[in-house]
Amino acid sequence: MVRPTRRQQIPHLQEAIKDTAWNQIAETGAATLSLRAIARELGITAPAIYNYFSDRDALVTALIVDAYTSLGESQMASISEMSEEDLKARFVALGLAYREWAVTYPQRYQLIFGTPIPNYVAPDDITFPAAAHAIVPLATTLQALYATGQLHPERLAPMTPELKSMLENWQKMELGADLEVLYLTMIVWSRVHGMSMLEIGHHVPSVITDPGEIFRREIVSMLLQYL
Amino acid sequence: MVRPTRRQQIPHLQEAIKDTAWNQIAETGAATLSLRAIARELGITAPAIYNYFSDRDALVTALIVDAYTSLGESQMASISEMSEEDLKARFVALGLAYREWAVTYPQRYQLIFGTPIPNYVAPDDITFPAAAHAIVPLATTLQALYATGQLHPERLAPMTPELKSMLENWQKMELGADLEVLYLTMIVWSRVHGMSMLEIGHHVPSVITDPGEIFRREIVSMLLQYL
DNA sequence: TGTACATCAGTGAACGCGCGTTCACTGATGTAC
DNA sequence: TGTACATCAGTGAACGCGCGTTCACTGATGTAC
Repeated sequence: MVRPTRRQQIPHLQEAIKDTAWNQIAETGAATLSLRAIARELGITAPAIYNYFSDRDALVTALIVDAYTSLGESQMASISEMSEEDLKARFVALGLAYREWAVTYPQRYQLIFGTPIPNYVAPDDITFPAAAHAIVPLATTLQALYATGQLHPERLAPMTPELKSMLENWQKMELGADLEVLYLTMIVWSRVHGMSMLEIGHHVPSVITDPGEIFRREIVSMLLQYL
Repeated sequence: MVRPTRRQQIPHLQEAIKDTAWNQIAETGAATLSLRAIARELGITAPAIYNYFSDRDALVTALIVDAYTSLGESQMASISEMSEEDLKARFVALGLAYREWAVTYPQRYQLIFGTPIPNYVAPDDITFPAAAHAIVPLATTLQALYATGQLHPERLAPMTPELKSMLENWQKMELGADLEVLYLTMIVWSRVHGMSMLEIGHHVPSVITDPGEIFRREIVSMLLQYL
């Protein structure tokens, strides 16, 4: 017989724990994330957290999954109200939304793509699907561009046999994707990632007061080059 | 009167401390770097370290400077024996050497460009010159390409007034550099950084057994696009 | 309506641990005469 | 060559701290009759 959940002094404590965790990550980084500090801030005792997460690592994993999901949702949202025809506009929107998310939630971006947390190993079987989810909108848009003849991969240098064979292996997992599309997904992602990462890591010279300006040109430059 | 340094049970203890620190960073990441653990591994007591570094932060700063210096030196070394005429070859060599260094010393790369260490603030006045040093070889090569008419910035979309004004501010600090060169330095760096970062963070799909293959094409693609 | 009982979210004490940093010290080494 | 002395790299004990996790518990809540 299933019994309902009972008395909770703080409603939605599970969510409150995660929110507090994000606050702490924003302040001093994920490496110092501490159950005791979270409990302190929530006005509960540390062992209470164990009713919601089996241990510290479980909490971290939940945060990582949430972060990937949030990024994926922001990607979807950025194109959800756009015409399905105007694929180039979708491409641009996805790029801008990606940076926007990274800049808005630098701690989440760092948690996902930054230096791994000491003594924490992300369980790939949970983490991987979530990560894939975040990149899918870009990949599908590129695939659609390819299908409608708007992609010009012939402008790429010819693929070496090694590259081709690696991409073919990848293709077996992503059925229906073309080699050129897989390749470009990787390239576009890495460029978008590179600029975003430099920006949130404060490695862009401070005279560049609006790195978004450079980012937007980089997106346009990809349009010019391949689309 | 200057007295010579005296008895040291371990010769070059300062270097030994840094080496041990790097080993520990390689194992569990910079966030858990511990003076006591370093001392333990060296067979000395923790307070002995204070004879060489004023505190933990000073050690971290030294490591960061060393890392930038090492990256800068590897950049210089990659072109030191090349003809000064063949600037395109230099450009390619710099790109390849950059990734090579990042892949060889992922911990150092993460220390410099990854998530900041909790409770540590890098002193910009020490860190900044070291960082600049690492990028200078690329910037000078691009400037030389520009000076010899081998750069084609006209292929870029026209600059917005905002971008132009930011780059002009930057130009005041880097005397003799052209706007287009500053811009391209930033772009090239971010692309090279993006791919390297994804690779050492294990975010490239594992079917891509040799990410270097993609990296090399990305370098060539820049040659095709701008040179 | 009232009472006995089961549930289980949160408590508080305790565990063993490692950390950075301080401080007075020791004892091997080199120097001065 | 021998002795008294200054140096100072490294020691060992101690400080106060915060951490994750365990465990037996308590007491408010809901359920069964």
